[in-house]
Amino acid sequence: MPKKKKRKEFQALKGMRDLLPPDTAWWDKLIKTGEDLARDFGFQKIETPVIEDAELFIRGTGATTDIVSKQMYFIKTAGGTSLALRPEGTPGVVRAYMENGLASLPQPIKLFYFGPMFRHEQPQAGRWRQFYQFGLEVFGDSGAVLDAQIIQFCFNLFKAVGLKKINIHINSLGCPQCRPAYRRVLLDYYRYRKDRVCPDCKRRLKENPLRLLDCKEEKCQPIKSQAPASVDHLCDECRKHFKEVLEFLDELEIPYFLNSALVRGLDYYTKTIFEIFWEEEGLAPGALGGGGRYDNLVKELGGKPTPAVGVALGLDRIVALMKKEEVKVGSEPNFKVFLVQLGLMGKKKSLKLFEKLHQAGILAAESLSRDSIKAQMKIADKLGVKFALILGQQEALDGTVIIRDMQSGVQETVPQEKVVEELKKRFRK
RNA sequence: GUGGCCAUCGUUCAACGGCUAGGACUGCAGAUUGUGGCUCUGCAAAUGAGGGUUCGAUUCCCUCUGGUCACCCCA
Repeated sequence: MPKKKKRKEFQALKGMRDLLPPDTAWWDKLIKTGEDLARDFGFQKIETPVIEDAELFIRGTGATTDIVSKQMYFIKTAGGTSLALRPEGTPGVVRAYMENGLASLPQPIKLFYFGPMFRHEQPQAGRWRQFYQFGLEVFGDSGAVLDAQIIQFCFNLFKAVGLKKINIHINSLGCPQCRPAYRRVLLDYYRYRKDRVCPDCKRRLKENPLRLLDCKEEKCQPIKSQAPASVDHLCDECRKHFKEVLEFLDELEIPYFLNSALVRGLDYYTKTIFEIFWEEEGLAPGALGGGGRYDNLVKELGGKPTPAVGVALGLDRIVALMKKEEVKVGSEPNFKVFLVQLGLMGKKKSLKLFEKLHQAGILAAESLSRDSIKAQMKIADKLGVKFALILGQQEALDGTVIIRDMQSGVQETVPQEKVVEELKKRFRK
C-alpha cells in the first residue's frame, strides 16, 4: 500500500518546550508576584539580549565552570566572532551596568530581570535547555544588609506564591584574601586521604577542590564531614560580613541552614552564597534558586571595582512545585454573563453590547463564531455564568435583550440601554 | 557527554506476528420551529522517523528522534 507522503513533522528541540495554558496561569502569577515584590523592594527592571559575546561568559561566569565549558551554546558568525546564548543572567546585567554608565547614578543600583537562559545539557526533570530565570542584582554597595535583603525577597516571594516549605542554605566562601589559604587547607586535608575517596572526588581534587564538599558518595561522607570549613578560615572582614548577614536574617526571623558544603557552580562568588531548596527531598530536583555576592566580577569584566550581590530563581522548577502543591491561581476569568446571539442582526448588536458590558466592567463570555443557540447555551452552562443575555433577530429589531437566569430559568426582556443597570441590580442581590 | 527504562487519537487505556488499530474522556455536529444541565446519534482524531526480518510488523531487530531516570553538574 502506498504510504501517504508525509511532510516533515516539526518538533520542539530537545530540552525545549512550549508553555501552554492552563500552566501559563502559574507562570503569570509567579512572574507578576515577583515583579511587584521586586518593585516594592526598590528594584527596577532591566532586560538584556539573550545573545552576547561568548567572551563575556567565559570571563564572567568562568572558563572552568561546567556551565561554560560543557553547557554553553556557541554561535559562530560569518565574520568569525564567537557569540553565546546566555547560560545565566548576571554577566549580561554587569555588561549593561558598565556600558550604560549606571555606575555614575546614585548607588546602589538595584535591578531585576526575567528571561530565558540556555544550557546545552542532558534534559531531565526540572532541567531544560531553555529555562527561565528571575533574578535580582544590586551594584555599588558592599553592605551585608543587601545580602540579607535579597534573601528576604526570596523568602517573601516563595511565601507569596504559596510555597512555604523551603529551606535556605547559606555559606561564605571568603574573598581573594582568605580563600586561597582555605583552599590550601582543604587540599592538604584531602591529599592525605585521597586513597579513601571515590573516583569522582579524586578528579575534583585536581579540577575543582571546592566541589569535594558536596560529594554524595557514601564512602566520602566521613571524610567530608570532618573536612575543614570555609567559614572557619575567613579573614576578619569576611567573618564580620558573614556574621552581619546572619544577624540580619535572625532579625527578620528568616530561618536558614548554615551549610559549609555549599559551593555553587560559578566562579565569581565571594563572601556570601546561598541556595534555596524544597523541603521534601526528591520532589524538586536541585535548587530552586541561588545567589550570592560577587564583589570582583565588575572589575574582572573591565569595570571599576564594584561590589555586587544577586540571586537567580529557577522559574520552571518553581512553577512545577506550584502545580504539585496545587497553588490557587485563579486562572479562569470570572465571567459574569454569556452573550448569546442569533442571526446577523443579533450578531452585530451583540458585538456592540459586548463593548458596552466591557466598559461597564462586566466580564462577558461569548461564542460569536457559533450560530446555534443550543451550542451557545451549552457553553454558557459549562462556564457557569449566572446570566445569559440572548440577542436575536427579534430583540435586535426591538432594541431589547433577554436576560436569562441560568439557575432558575427565569427570563426577562429589557431594553438594551438598560442592560448594564439591570445586571448590576441583579448582581447586588 | 555516558548508561537504564520508555514511545498508539488532544488525554488515558486496549490490540496471541494476522479482520477496517478498539474503548473511555475531550472536541465538533445533530436529536423539527429561537433556549443549557441528563440521555441518544453521528463525525473528527493515533502506531515518533527511517531501515530490516516476515507471506504479513503497533507487536521482533537496528539506527535516528524525543521523553524519563541515574551519573556529571545545576535553575
